[in-house]
Amino acid sequence: MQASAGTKQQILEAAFETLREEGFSAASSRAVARRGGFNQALVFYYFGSMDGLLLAALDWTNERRLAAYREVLADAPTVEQALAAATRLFGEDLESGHITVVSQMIAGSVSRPELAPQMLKRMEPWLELCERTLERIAGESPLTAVVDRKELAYAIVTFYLGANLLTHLEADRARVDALIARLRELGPLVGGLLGA
Amino acid sequence: MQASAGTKQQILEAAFETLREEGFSAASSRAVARRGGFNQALVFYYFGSMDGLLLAALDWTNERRLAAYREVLADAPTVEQALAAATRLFGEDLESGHITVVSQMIAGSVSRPELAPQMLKRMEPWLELCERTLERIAGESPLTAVVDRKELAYAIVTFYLGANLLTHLEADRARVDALIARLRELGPLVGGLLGA
Amino acid sequence: MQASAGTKQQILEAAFETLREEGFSAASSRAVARRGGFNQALVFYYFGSMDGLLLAALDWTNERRLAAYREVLADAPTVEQALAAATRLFGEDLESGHITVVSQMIAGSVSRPELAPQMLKRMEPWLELCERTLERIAGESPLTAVVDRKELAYAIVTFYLGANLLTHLEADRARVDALIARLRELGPLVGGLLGA
Amino acid sequence: MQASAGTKQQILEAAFETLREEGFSAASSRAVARRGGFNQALVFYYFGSMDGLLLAALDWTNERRLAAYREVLADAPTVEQALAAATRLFGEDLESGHITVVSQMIAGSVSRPELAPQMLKRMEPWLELCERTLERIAGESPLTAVVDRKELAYAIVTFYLGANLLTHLEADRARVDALIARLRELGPLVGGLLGA
DNA sequence: CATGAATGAGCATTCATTCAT
DNA sequence: TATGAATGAATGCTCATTCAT
Repeated sequence: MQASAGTKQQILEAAFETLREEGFSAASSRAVARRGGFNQALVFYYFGSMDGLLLAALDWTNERRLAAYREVLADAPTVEQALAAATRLFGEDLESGHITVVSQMIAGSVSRPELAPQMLKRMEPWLELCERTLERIAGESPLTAVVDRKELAYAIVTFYLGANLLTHLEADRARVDALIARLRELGPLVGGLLGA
Repeated sequence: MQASAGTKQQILEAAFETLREEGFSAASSRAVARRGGFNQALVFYYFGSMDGLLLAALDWTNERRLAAYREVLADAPTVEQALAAATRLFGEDLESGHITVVSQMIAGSVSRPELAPQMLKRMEPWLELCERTLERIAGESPLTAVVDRKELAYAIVTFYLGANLLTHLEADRARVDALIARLRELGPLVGGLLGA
Repeated sequence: MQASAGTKQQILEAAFETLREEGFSAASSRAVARRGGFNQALVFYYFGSMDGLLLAALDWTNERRLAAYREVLADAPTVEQALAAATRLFGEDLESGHITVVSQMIAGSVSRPELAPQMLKRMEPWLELCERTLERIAGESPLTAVVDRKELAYAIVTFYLGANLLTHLEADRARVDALIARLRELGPLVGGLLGA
Repeated sequence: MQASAGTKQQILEAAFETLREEGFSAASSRAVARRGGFNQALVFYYFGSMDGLLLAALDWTNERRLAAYREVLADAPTVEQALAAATRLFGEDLESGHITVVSQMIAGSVSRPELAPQMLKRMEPWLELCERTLERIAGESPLTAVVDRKELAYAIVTFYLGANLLTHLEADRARVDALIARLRELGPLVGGLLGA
């Protein structure tokens, strides 16, 4: 069981790296096995199918990141602090390739429609976290007065995914980084819109 | 000559539809030919390679949409009107599948890195249009006082792409549509931020 | 007719160059047309088939070279002089690619058996020239006393083809050139064997 | 393990036979698989590429023949005996198709230049064997007095390849066989040239 | 627990060739 | 005389997956 756990984990990480560096449509069982240095058939032994593996790899990174955001946002009492914390984590997501993997899976689920509901399911906790955080730190504010919190949460996630999609296009990440930096600087302004 | 134009156009449209409905990683020459009902070798006869075809299909939709946005935004004197026009066009983009094709190509360029610079090149006119429009209708405003217009343009395109990525995940488009509707309603607020 | 002759000749020469530089199995109608800068269908218009073109290209070079050897050997009264003249021409054949084309066609006729009798037919005049030259300059000699002149002619052509096959393997042609130089130096020895 | 060896060997032999009977430019993975009665994908499973397979097939026959020549020539004390042994083996090479395969690969390496250095590498042991044999049985002789042994070895291999190229052109092998027979008969004469 | 062998379908691309103009 | 359009079959190679061991 622990040997198995070791191999299984190794496959998971190889799949993550393959998705990040070669993208969904090149993430074949062979490509993953090559990267991880193991037998190609193990993918099917442990995960049943390529879809199974890719979803498991997504879950692996997704759960860890969700936990990180939850922890950090729980401790942020003001909008400014939440924004600072979130942009920091977002920088980590760009760095680690987490969001590349997420967006590759979302984009890939056009080609593999069975994946779409799975992806939707995995997006819900993020929306919920977003919403609860807004509720906590922006209970009554100019913006939430006119926009439903659910919608605002959805808009935030939307933006997050768009940024993700753009990053890998650019040789340097200057523009995306600048956008994040600006977002953090804008703390007071956003704070004004969202703050009590 | 007209036969050529006809067939070439037919291939282009079949490629567009394949990208929209089956996604980048299923947009094979065979899939396109099957959809368009023509001989698979014609893809290479007319476009040289699959990359060539997919980029040509993207150009086809991209140029038409860019022209539409340009025309409409040129006529919008105020932020509210520009926002109304843009959200209407955005709804069309969702409907027609234009943005699905765009985001599939962006996502796919992780797997085919040669595509990335091509995609970047095609994104530039959008950023420029965005920027020039901001300049015109929001020459001096609270928001452009603190945020560079280039950055703001980039943020808008970012949001656009994120929305794109999300739409196809959902069986109904309710949430995305709601987001667009809300954006339009928010005209006065955004107008306040951007208006002179 | 002269316009046709021009184009036809152009195709012939493009075929020759393609055979020489890309070899039999890459000498496709497309490759020839690309090299010559003309429409691919012209190959079939003028020569009916690829086999037809390749044989015509072979004939074009073969006839010119045969004429050159005939002229030179007719003037050589002694074995030494004939050998000197022949090795000079042989050097030209290596240089021009003539023998590459010949051997590519011979080798290729394993894959296309219809070509084999055609090649055989084109080899006969060479054997005959060889034989008649031997007859003239080595009417009575130690070697022709024990070896049939037909056989000797065949051996000479055999050697010629072997040399041909080897040349393109080597980055520099040093060894083959040395072999030819040596052959010329050996004039007196060969003269002793073949001379009256 | 034994299944693998079996299948791999079967593929090797099918490749050899395809090269011999259909030639380089018809030796496709499909042609080989058809001949051997196995799945075409196995070629790539076992040999990675067509080049890999063809070189492996060449090695398979080349090594066996080299061993045979080595053994026989080691036992031949005189030029006459060496010549007799070599012409016998050469007859076998013609019979088995070994030399057809060799010359098809050499000729084919014009179209696939990556093969050329590989072929050259495989030719070296033959030159070396030739040279060492000359050294042993013709240490001091009229011919080696005027011709370098390296060159003589090269000339012999050249002749061997030329003969190879010619054989398949002819429906019957009469002329080539006669040449070999004559060579054997010439033992005394050659012995005179090469003998101590 | 893990592997190597095997398969049939699919991939992008190129082939020789035909044909209407 | 020449061309561009078109085709069906073939090319080398990779795919996800199964299975016996």
